[in-house]
Amino acid sequence: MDPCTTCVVRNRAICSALDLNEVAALGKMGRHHRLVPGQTLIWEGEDSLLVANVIEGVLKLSTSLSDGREQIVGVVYPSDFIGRPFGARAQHNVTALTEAHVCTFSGGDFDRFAQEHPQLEHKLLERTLAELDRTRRWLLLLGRMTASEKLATFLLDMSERLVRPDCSSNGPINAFDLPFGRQQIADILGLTIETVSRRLNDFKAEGIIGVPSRRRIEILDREALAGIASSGSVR
Amino acid sequence: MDPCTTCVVRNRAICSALDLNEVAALGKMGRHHRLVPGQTLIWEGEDSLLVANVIEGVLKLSTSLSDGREQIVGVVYPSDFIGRPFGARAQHNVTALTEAHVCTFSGGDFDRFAQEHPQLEHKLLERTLAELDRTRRWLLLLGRMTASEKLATFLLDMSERLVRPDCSSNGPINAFDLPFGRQQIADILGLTIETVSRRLNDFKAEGIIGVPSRRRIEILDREALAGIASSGSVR
DNA sequence: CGACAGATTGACGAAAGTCAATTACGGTGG
DNA sequence: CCACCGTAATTGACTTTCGTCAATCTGTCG
Repeated sequence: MDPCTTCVVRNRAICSALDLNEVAALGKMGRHHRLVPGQTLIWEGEDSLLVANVIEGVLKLSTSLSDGREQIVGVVYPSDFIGRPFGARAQHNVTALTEAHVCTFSGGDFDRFAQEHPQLEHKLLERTLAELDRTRRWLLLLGRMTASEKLATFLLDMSERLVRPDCSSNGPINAFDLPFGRQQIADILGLTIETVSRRLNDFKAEGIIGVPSRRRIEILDREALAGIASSGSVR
Repeated sequence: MDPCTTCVVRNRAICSALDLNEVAALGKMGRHHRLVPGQTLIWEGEDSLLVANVIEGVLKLSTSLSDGREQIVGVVYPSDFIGRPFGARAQHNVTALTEAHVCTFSGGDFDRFAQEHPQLEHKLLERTLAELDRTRRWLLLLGRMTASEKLATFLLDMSERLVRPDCSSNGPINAFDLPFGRQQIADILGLTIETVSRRLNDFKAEGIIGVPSRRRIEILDREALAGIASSGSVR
């Protein structure tokens, strides 16, 4: 039976551009994979290869310098698309941060299918444009913000993006578990683990956030956090 | 007469996806504009509005924090596409750095036309994917490189991108004029003008580059520059 | 020949990085 | 349920890089 009909991200992933027959055809080319935390799906520099939809879990996109310094260049959630269609080589690693399910396609298969289905390409274009906007905003964070500003912006961003699993409420939430450890937060923000730790504790000391366990964050004073986040990105 | 037939970027811009009739139809919706250096075509936050092809000149995409800190998030050259189709609001300013010619379309007109011409959307998708890759590599630069590494990477990048005007040679070139002043270099690299100046002079002192005039750069030792760019041992 | 913006240089300070302990959490097994 | 272990996180002391502020220089252009 066609697994796509019961796919939890069917209506949110790019597949939502397709009708039942089309999605079945695409589904026939796809393979379902489970990833364990830390498992890498795509390696930087590898000839591309593989694209996928994220069904469940959180994955990071990262690049590094030869001496090991690493920068996380993207984080993807369920319904997001990963990989580089149309034959360029992969520019970054894709690694699972949590247990993850993905639906993979060979690059060539997907490219061909996409060219024949403009609605699919359109969805992919909209997604890519949105991701480009998001990435460019991150340039401002990395290039021009202080450590405290970075962290505040990051926490607010997380409080808005992590809502997805339970679609019950649709505003930002004030308590959540990060899918990242301290080192990964550092790799997202272009900081060291020590600086992340120190600034986080400053926020805690000021009563702006609570950190009841390693990965849990409670936003106690959203106003204050927004104030720090920006000496304000103009929006 | 249809101006597109004589357009210098006709074969490189996204228009190259269209046949003669189609390009004429698109051309009818477009308006030609001249920009003077410093002139802003699109403002951050403005409801989108306007998209365009760059015909001549260099433009920057930038965002800033409320206190004036600025980050350049992209630089566009002739044949590049600017603006945000499909109804999101503009996320950054678009400002001419040199005299520039652009061919603008109202967002709505362009969106409608694009939806009816999948080949055009495909070209745009390929461009957007490439730009996303490029932007993500810049995250690594901003988040993890030292000032010297940033500058070396920047100079090498420029030596490869600035070839466009004269298509005579098609490798990197070793002498070129930057379309940027020091402040703009700083805004691209997430540094201050003073740091840019100092590190540039270090390179000069070491005989790696020559700086015969304000905006001119001569790469005298590409090896050394590449060494610094990738995990620089020097300094 | 100035005048002015842009660039350089210098002295200093502060933010973040580095290195090295130390502590706390969370999972495991008794 | 509790003790133990290993990893992750925190904390502290110190260093380095880069930013800040201010003065000076330089080239471009009227």
